[in-house]
Amino acid sequence: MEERIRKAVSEALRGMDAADVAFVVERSSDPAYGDYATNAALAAAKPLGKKPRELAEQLVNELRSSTSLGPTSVQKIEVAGPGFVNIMLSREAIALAVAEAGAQGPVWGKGTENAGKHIIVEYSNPNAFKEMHVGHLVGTVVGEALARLIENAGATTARDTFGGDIGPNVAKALWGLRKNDVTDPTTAQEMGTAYAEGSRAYETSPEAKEEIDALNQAIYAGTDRELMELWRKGRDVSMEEFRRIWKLLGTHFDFEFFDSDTTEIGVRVVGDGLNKGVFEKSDGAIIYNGEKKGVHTMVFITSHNTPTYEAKDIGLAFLKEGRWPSDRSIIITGSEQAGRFKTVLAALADIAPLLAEKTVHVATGFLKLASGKMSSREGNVITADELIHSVIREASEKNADPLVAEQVALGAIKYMILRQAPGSDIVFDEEKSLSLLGDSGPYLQYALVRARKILAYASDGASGEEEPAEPYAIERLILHFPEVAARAARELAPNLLTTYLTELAGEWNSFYAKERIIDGEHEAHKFLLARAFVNTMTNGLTLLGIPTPEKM
RNA sequence: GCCGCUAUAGUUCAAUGGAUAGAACGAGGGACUCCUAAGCCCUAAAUGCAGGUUCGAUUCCUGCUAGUGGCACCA
Repeated sequence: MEERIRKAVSEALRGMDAADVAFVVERSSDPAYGDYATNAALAAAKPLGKKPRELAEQLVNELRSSTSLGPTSVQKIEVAGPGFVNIMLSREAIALAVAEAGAQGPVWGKGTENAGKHIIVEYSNPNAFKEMHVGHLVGTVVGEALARLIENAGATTARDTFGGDIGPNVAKALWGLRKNDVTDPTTAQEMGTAYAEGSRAYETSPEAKEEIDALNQAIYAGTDRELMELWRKGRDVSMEEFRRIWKLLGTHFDFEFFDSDTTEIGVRVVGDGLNKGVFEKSDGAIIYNGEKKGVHTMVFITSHNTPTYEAKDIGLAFLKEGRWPSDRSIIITGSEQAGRFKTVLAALADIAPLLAEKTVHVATGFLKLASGKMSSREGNVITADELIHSVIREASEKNADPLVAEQVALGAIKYMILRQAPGSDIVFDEEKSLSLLGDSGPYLQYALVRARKILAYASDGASGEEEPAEPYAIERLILHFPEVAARAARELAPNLLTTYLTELAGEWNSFYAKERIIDGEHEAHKFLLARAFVNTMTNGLTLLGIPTPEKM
């Protein structure tokens, strides 16, 4: 519908000599203003040198006779305010959209904007030999939602994650394992402890620092068989743990890339770049001088001849393209890496412009504790697993069924993350814990559960009266779902969908409280409406990766 | 010091340059003999400061203030 209106407005503008004007068609901010509004007349007033309201009147006349709009879909078109054109859909058009929502099931809301596109999404990126902390949790939840939104818009997607399995942090963990005579690590915790010990020793003991640096070199060299055996075992244990958490979160990856996969190609590409003058030597290291492009200068290959994360990122870009050629590559990381990615992408643009051009970096915010920042030194770091289980425990108080408790807890956590615009920090108050009411995941889940219960009664023939002449408010909301999902995908902003679903749940709850559905007036129509709501909410939550419980 | 991000109600968050800035929690009040009260209805409450661009600025630009992240051999 939105598209048809856009087309009609566009045609009308062409007839008014204003074909180039940029305008928007959007959901009206207030139902009193109709279903859709456009600022086209306001936007065209300036270049045409006419008064906005006069233009708006003219536009309204054009639209009234527009064939693109169709004669039966619009009830009212009028000028309002400074020159907005408000469009109110007809009862039939609204009923049609609701009927579609009810009939289409899982397909309701699917788009075609990304049809034929191959898009690879990288996220989560936990490092082996360390535990997955809440920062990775944010990235994982946002990444999964974005991947689903992009798919919903018609793209073929691949998911990949890129984890550190080599470098100084790994050397620290291996040093700690060796010191404790662990040759066969079996738990992630064991590794976390070893890493913490190694880290501490690195800071406090010069001999340990020397040993760890030597270990780091030895891992890159890869010739010490015993060491490499321990390294491989440790990495496997970490990955097993990560896969368990990903599964819990409803994520899986088509590709799991490691630092160690990217070093060779990264070193080679940076070496080529050095010959071409993209990189330069400085104090024995190979650097990219970013100042000319207004980004930070960074080291890509250290003077010890080991690649830094930056060189590995370059290598990864080539590796990904080789494995799964894409039209677009999206990388999701914490916002602290934003500056680093600017340098990496600037360098990549000099080496492989097309590759750089299609790569987008999305920054997610930090999950901060209300009591203060998390730091490993303060000992108040929360792992992803701890957070999830503490919320599950809380949800269990109200839900005897462990499956439901888990679904509610995950819904609450994911909602907390996805309600905000990506990039802004998320404050988690561990005192108040997670809200399970109001503006929360369970609020949406609860609305869905109650509506489903209604449908369970709806099976046998409802009394068949006519639909009411005036549509219920929720009908006008349901019809916008496909547009909202499309926009969330386009703007890589899951929060747009989250906000919409919250409004939708609120509208359903009002409807539910006010209207008698079973054995009420217009029963058949209300059942249809309930089905349309259930489909919209189910599909919407699924796009966000939020579980849809059967009962609560 | 340089570069980036942020500043909206008591609190946590929304709002492609548009109409009366929208929710939730908290506060105060209310309804309910009926489909799940994790719910519904009502009230009070906000754009950091100073300029600029614009018919119109929470949104764009400049300065200030306050936070926060990054800044070459860590990831």
